[in-house]
Amino acid sequence: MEALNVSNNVVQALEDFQIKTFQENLLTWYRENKRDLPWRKDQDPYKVWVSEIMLQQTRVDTVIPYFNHFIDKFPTIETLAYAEEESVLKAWEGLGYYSRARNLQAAVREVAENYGGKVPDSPKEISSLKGVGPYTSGAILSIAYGIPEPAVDGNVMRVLSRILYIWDDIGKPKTRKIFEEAVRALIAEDAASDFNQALMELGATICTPQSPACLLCPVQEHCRAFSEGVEKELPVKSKKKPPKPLPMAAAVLMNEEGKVLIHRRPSEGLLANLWEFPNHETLSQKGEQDAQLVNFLSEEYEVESCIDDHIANFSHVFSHIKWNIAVYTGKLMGEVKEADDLKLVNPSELQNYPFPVSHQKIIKSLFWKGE
DNA sequence: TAGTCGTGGAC
DNA sequence: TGTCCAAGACT
Repeated sequence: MEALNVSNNVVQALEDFQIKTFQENLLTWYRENKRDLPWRKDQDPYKVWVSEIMLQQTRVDTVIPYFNHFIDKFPTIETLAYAEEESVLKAWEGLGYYSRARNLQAAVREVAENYGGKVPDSPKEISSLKGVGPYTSGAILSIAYGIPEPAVDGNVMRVLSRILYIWDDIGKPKTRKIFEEAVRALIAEDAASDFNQALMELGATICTPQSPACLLCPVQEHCRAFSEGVEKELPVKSKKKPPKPLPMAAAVLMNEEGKVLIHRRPSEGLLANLWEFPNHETLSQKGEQDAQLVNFLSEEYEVESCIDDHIANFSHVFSHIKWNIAVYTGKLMGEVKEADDLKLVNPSELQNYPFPVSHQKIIKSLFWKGE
C-alpha cells in the first residue's frame, strides 16, 4: 500500500476494491455504449491531439463541427504548421479560449521541426509542448499510443470522487495528483485507451454532475457514494467568483467609401490577435461617452472622427468579466494610417477576419439586419 | 495559489 | 435573467 504513494483516504478506499471486476465492468460497458465521435474513427495522434485541445472546457456537441472543419482544412501536422495564424484563428472563431489555437499551432510547428513531424510518445517530451498539460499529455499518450498514463479531467475526478469517496476539493490544483495516483492503481494496463475514455464517457453520460443515472451505472456495485446515498454531494468543488461588470464603448466608423475601421487586439491577453471594432473602457457618464470615444480614437489610433448615433447596447459574459458595450456609429473625417493592426475593410469582407462573438453580435445587428 | 482565459447549453 | 457549467493550461 505504501508503494502507491497516495493520500491515506485513497489507500483506504482501494482496500478491498475489486479492481479486476471494476475494469471488466467499465470496459464492457464502454465498448458496447461508446458514442460514435469523429475523432474516434482512427488513432491518428494528430487528430487525437486536436480533439483533446478543442475539448478542453468545451462540450462534445460544440466541438464536433469545429473538429470536422478544422481537420478538413488542416488534415496533417504539416498543413497546420505552415498555415497562416489568422486562418487558424478563423477556424477557431466562436470556440473560445483562443490561446489554445495559437499554442496548438506553435506546438505543431515544434513537432514538425524537432520531431520529424511525429507526435512524441514520451511523457516528458509531449508535456513540453505548448498547451499540453497533465491531462492532455495523458490523453494523447493513452488514446493514440496505448500507454497507461492517467488522463484526469473533470469527468474522471467526479466519477472517482464518488466511487472512491474522495472529499478533497477538485477545484484545488493539488487535488488532481490524488486522482492521478488513483488512476495509476486502477488503470487496465493493456487497455489504457479504452479505460481512460471509459471513465470520461461514464462521467459525460451516466455519472453527470447534477442528477447521475446511478441505476444505469455499470460500476454501481463499486461506488461508495452510491451505497452511502451521497452521490449528489460529490465531488466537492469550491465556488467561482461572478464575472466583474465592465462598462465599454465601441465605435463602428465608416469612411466616405463605405469602409469600416477594424483593429487587431494585442498578441497577449484576452481575445489575443482577434479583430474588433475600436473600443475602450468607459468610466464616464453616458452623456460623455461619445466625446470620450472621439478622444480615445484620436489618441490611440490617430483617427479623426465624429460620433453620430448610439445604436445599441450589448452584454457579453466571459469567465471572469462581463462587458456591457454601448455601440456607437460615426464617420471617419480624415485619412487613416492603416497598419498591421488597423484596417479599413468593406463590410462584406468582415467575414474574412476572426472576430470574438461579442463583436460578431455588433456585425450581425448592423450589417445583416434583415436575416 | 488564485486569477486569467470564451462560449453556448442546461436548468 | 441568473447560475453552473464542459475532455484545462498558463502565469
